[in-house]
Amino acid sequence: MNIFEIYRINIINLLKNLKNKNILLLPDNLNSINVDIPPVKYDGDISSNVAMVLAKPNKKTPENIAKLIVAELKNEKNIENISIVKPGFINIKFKNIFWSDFLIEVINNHKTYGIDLKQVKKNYLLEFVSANPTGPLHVGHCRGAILGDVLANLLLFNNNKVKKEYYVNDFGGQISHFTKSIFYRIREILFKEEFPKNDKDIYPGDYLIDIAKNIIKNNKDLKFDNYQNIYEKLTQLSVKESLKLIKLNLKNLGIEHDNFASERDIVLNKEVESVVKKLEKNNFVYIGKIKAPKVEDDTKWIEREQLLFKSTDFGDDKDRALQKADNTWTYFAGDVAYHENKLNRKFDILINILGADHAGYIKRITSAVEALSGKKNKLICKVSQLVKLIKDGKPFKMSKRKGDYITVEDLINEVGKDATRFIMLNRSSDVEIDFDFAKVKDKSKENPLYYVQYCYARISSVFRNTNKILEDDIETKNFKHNYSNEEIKLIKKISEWPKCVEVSSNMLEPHRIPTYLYELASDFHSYWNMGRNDKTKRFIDEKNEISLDKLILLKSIAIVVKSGMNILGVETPNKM
RNA sequence: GCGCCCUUAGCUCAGUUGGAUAGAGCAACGGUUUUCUAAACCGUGGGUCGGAGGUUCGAAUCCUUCAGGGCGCGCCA
Repeated sequence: MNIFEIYRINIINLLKNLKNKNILLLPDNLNSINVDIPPVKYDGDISSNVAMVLAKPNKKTPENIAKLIVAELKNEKNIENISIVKPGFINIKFKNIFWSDFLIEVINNHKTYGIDLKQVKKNYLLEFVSANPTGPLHVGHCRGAILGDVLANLLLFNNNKVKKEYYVNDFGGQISHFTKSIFYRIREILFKEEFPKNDKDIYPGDYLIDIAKNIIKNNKDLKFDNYQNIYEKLTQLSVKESLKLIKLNLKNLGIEHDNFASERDIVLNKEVESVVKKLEKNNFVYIGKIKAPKVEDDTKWIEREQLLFKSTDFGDDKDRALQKADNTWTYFAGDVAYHENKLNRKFDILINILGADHAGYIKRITSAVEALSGKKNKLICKVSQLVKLIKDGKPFKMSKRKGDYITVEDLINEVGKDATRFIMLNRSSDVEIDFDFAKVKDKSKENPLYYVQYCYARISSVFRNTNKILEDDIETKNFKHNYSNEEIKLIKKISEWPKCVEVSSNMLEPHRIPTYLYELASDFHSYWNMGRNDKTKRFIDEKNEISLDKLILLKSIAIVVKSGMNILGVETPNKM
């Protein structure tokens, strides 16, 4: 029930008719013909640019084209008024009955209202978070985690298939340092040996002590005397403990992955060897040298022959190393194998959510996926920009070494899951955001979360006060179709919801949803307050009853708010 | 040096594939509660969409270029 899409299709069908009668010529691509919301001052409900688009191929003025179309449309039963404005915009104003009929559609299809029906359904693999399993998540991981989760919700809402995956980097140098740190902590606890906290390869955080204690407690038969002998086992246990912490953090953020893919498994299964062979066969790898990176001190750089992937064939700045000097695989090689693994699982689209600090990695991994699949745009990478923390009015700089950082746990305890999610989602992922603790905790209209929730709570209270249940189905038989202009303004806003979903989903930009919900809530609050001076605008009358028309209006707003908040993964309390 | 992101009102930001006289919130000032939840509402002011070119019927949006801010550049992950 996307009225913009319905009228776009109406207009296009009408154009095809005119074409068949040899009245109009149509361009091959009709995508630039759109139906939109006109600016308020034009007193129209929807508008189209169709006349401008067709002017050139037909060698006519937009006004003349518009006249042809208006002549066809003006007798349509829903249309109250249709006009042509300046360059050639066609503005349509609907009869009131159109809007009340529309509300019935919303009520009758409340489970599916907003779903983008014309979107081709796809099978997605969405990889996000994938933070190193060396400790709990901190605030820096939050934004990408929430973005990924909500993208999944959005794609699922549109009836796509989505698998949410976490790539566990449980192999390589970082993990050995981590395992070693755990080993020293265990030695510290069991044998009172001093922990080498000044070693720069050692993780300093106190959470390692808890992990060490857990490992000791649950593995009484293990001996911690020889690091080499216990290394494999201890790595497994340490990663497992870390993942436990991470999963708990994610759960508290309202996030649950479907699968955790292990880098270690991929390497030990020799998947790297086989993907390198595949690339070799297709001539995408060679032995060569790469130059020292610009930033590094050039004197430290030892140029050598090594195995490289030809990412420059796909637009990267330089070719990328697959093997280190000690002949072990680079992180990139493992990730290429992981992406081949994803491709073999037959998804239509792969999506990766990355932090801003990994944006430079996108070119090489998309190159690899293109080389392996032969297709462009099989892998889409979304970057979530930095979150600047503001505490007590001042920027808060995190420093892991000083132990001076905010974990997800701290964040949830202080501001809560819903506020965190809503604020992180409220802005485009392309821009840095300020996350001001004071503002996120604030319970007033300054906080958009509460502003939207309050709208739902007010609707709930009307149902409660008239002894009705918001969740119950509504019998629409005695509908009067009697709405004021102010109410129609609200209905129009409700009608924009499918458009919001469509654009958010096509662009993979969920921030449009909180923006839209805020506008809807704003229109609602505004209408609510009119009831102060004008009793006809109150929902509940003197007899403590509510008209069916008003009930349907409220129910429709609640349907959309609930639906939107579900996608965001945020609660809609009935009372506040 | 190179790559990516950003630059829109005093501040924080919306603004799908190019569309009409560019929109919110905050801050400022002035109002609204015997009344369905004031976690709310109404009103007033506020703009060279970073600068300069270009593309076209039409540019905040696309291209070129310059300037400013952020992130990155590995045989780390």
